Amino acid sequence: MLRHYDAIGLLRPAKVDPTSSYRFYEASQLAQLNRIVALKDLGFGLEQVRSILDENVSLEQLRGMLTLRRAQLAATLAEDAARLVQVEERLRTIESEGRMPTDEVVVKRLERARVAELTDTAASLTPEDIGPVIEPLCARLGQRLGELGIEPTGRLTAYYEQSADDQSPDDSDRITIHAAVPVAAGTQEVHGLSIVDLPEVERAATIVYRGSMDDVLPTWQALARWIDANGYRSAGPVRELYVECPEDPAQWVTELQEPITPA
Amino acid sequence: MLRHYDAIGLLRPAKVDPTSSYRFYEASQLAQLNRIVALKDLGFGLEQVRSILDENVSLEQLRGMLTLRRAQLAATLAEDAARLVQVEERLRTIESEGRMPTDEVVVKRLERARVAELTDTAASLTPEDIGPVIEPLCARLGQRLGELGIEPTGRLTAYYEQSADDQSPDDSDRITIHAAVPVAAGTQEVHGLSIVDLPEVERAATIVYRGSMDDVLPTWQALARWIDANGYRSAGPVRELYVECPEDPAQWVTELQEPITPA
DNA sequence: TTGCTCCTCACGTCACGTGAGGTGGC
DNA sequence: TTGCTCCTCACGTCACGTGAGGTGGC
Repeated sequence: MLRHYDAIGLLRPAKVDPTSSYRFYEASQLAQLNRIVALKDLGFGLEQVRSILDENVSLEQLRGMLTLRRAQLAATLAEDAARLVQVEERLRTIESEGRMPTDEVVVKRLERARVAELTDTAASLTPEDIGPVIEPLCARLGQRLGELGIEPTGRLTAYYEQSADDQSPDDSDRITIHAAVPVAAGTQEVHGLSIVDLPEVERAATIVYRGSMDDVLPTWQALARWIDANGYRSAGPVRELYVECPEDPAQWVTELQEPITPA
Repeated sequence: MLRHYDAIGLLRPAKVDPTSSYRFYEASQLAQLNRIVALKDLGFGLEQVRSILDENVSLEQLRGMLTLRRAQLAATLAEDAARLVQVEERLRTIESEGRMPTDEVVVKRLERARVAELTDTAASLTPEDIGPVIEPLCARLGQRLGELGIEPTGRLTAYYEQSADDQSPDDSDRITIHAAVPVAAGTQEVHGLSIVDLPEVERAATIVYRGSMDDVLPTWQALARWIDANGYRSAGPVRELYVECPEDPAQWVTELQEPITPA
């Protein structure tokens, strides 16, 4: 460590023997070393430590650095706490099931995206109710895009909202189904297609599902259990990203996405 | 990231175009990528991820890895929490005093050390009571070591214990002063000198003091305030390590050491 | 004379990120 | 023809740790 600080000029020995190149330090340098170590222990890098020691930073800048560090530490702390919960959950799974899950849930950020979409409603979130509605919806969406000459920039996404519309009491517990396809950011409203922005989602629990959408429900339920077991809760409408949709429905690859927030 | 995983053979593209070298992945590889990301997010390194994916680790080993990871995360969390408290304390100091302290307190581990020592008692921990006792004590210790031909392996350390000895009620609130000098680990008991092991101290708050021991009290008090303000409490007898003791007492350099534990 | 401690390079760590310079398909 | 995206090296990151090979003072 002292060799390194000598090499980068952070703490030079008080004396270096010319023939043996031995480094000699004075007791007074111990205080200086302590300042370095104390600042380093706060999590500052050596270059930052150097600026602070050389008094190249004003009190205001110093306060800024400390405030930033505080925010970084708070973020790291939250991440590590979440990691710890996940590790513990895996240990529990090993104890109870004798194996580790291979259907991996990944927490990720979802980018904001401008989409062209069509909507319809269904009675519930079960595949029996969704399927007959979403299939023609997607077909119509694809046709409209073709007619209007709009080029999709990504994969089809479906998302589902609980209608909170009191104007039509009969429909108040129906689900609104959105079939959405990402388009170029500059795309403007056009006749017969809604252009909306899917909001950015800070954290979403995601899982890849492979198979027919008729049998997706257990995977959605597994995702819900994961969210609960790992200290999160649902936070917003769920999405299905159709990654690959070949002829054979059993070969479909879908990413299920559920926005979450720490419970 | 995908280029990196390809380079290290963790996740190879399903197909590579022979002429353009473009990498092509299949949707089914998304599940594999998710497994990698999920394990990586737990804090495992890529080599560990590879072993787990290749099923080169038994369930028992896997449990061991997770248990270790849990311990590491718990340790990291505790360290970062302590760091955060220290950053916040510094921000408070800047607000109230308009500057950052330059007498830096460093938390460090103290190694176990075999020492040769002599003891005496004093009425209190004030320099007026300690000084007249410790000075002759150190002189006698030096003389004994010389007579016995024992070579010190480090610097003189003093440490102080509140006597909890009920056998001599009059002395029960007197301080026991130890003057100790480190010696080779194999040194055995000799006549007229106690050979004892100073215990290892997991965490001690330390500060370097420069000046006569007559004026050390404010620095001890500053250390005590630091300990309190940074979420620790005292945990064991304090020590003074005499780093440099030239003729002029004002030039002495001493490291004050106080064992601590999270409050 | 033999350990012992110190020295100087030089390279490794870890998971990518970042240019520089180049190229195939629309 | 012009962007655009992808490609391949090669080097940087950060604070040291770790040998390899060598040397001065007891």
